[in-house]
Amino acid sequence: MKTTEPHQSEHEHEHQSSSHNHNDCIDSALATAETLCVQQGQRLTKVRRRALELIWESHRPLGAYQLLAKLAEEGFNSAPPTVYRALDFLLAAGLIHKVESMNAYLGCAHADKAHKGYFLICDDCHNVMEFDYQDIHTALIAKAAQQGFELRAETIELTGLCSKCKSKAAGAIA
Amino acid sequence: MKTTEPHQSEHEHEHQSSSHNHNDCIDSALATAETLCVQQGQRLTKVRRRALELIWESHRPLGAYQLLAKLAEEGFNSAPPTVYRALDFLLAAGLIHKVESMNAYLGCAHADKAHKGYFLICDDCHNVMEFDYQDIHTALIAKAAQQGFELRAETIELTGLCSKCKSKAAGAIA
DNA sequence: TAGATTTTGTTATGATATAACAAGTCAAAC
DNA sequence: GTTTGACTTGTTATATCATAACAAAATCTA
Ligand SMILES: [Zn+2]
Ligand SMILES: [Zn+2]
Ligand SMILES: [Zn+2]
Ligand SMILES: [Zn+2]
Repeated sequence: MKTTEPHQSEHEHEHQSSSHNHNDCIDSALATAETLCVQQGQRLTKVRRRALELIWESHRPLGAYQLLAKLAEEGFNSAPPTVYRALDFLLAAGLIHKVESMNAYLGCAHADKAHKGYFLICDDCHNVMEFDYQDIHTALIAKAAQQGFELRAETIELTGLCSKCKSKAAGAIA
Repeated sequence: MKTTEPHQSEHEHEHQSSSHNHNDCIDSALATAETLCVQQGQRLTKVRRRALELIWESHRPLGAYQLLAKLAEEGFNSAPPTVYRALDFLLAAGLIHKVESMNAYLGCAHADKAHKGYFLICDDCHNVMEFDYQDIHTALIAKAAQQGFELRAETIELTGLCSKCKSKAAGAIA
């Protein structure tokens, strides 16, 4: 299997990795968001911008009500529509993804490139890694087409044990 | 792309197809369920059995509360734990799948064969087709392993337009 | 600035899922 | 055939996730 997908190596890390400055991720994501919104004539309002930041500041996918609580702490309105509107906006703009199997939301590091969100989710530490995999995408389109099915969206969420948690588990046994 | 997967052609149809007697599906699924439960020393109690039947009788994935309402009509207890316990049992036994992106439950026609549930979901008619695809499964395991990730479960839910709805749409335009 | 459009505030409700503990059922062991 | 223990179900309450509907405010356009 080749692994020459476009932005695969760019963000295939765990957010908690000690070897990366997560602030850089956030800054970069926010800058991209600003640019994209301007390009598309969309308004990245205060609450939308802050929601995006808060999602990025979390090292794990963030639930809507977790995000709402954080926004409320900062003086934003604390009713559910506030957060769901912000999430809807960010999802539509491709700035975040929803992880269906967790009912949680995750910043996308490649918002400027059209792509599907594929995820590796650790059952143990709940870290989520987004990966891109053009071969799978192509194969799925072809497979669907075989059934006369025209593919529009893909929910690909893989769960299991990440390498760190696997090591930890092995250590515990030994 | 080869399509020589084990049970792919066995149930890759829409439930509403006029060319198949859905009662046969239900009877077969229930018989398999009985057998599997006996083999595994599990008890397919009245409510569990009836829940499974009701899920199969629906031509689309059934929500937990829809199922609960049907069970209540038949004199079963009408509190949520009743239905969620039945669903948990059927999921654990591999007799049904949950479609995460719909929060709904679907009978599995291949409960006797270990497999992952991959789904094609029509945005228009909401029919769901389960498919199996060994090539994808193998590729995903390998891809995860590259990241040191040990794969345990896969949520693969593809949405789009089924062939029938595509035809309908084309007809409407012409 | 007037009018249109978009965004936000607010209240209420709908939809999905689980916690906790009591009571009932069943089958093996005695 | 009763006891015992495991499993299953009943019951009440609550947690969690998401949207409807309409009013008010902010922003944009002309
Ligand atoms: Zn992404
Ligand atoms: Zn982990
Ligand atoms: Zn299945
Ligand atoms: Zn359809």
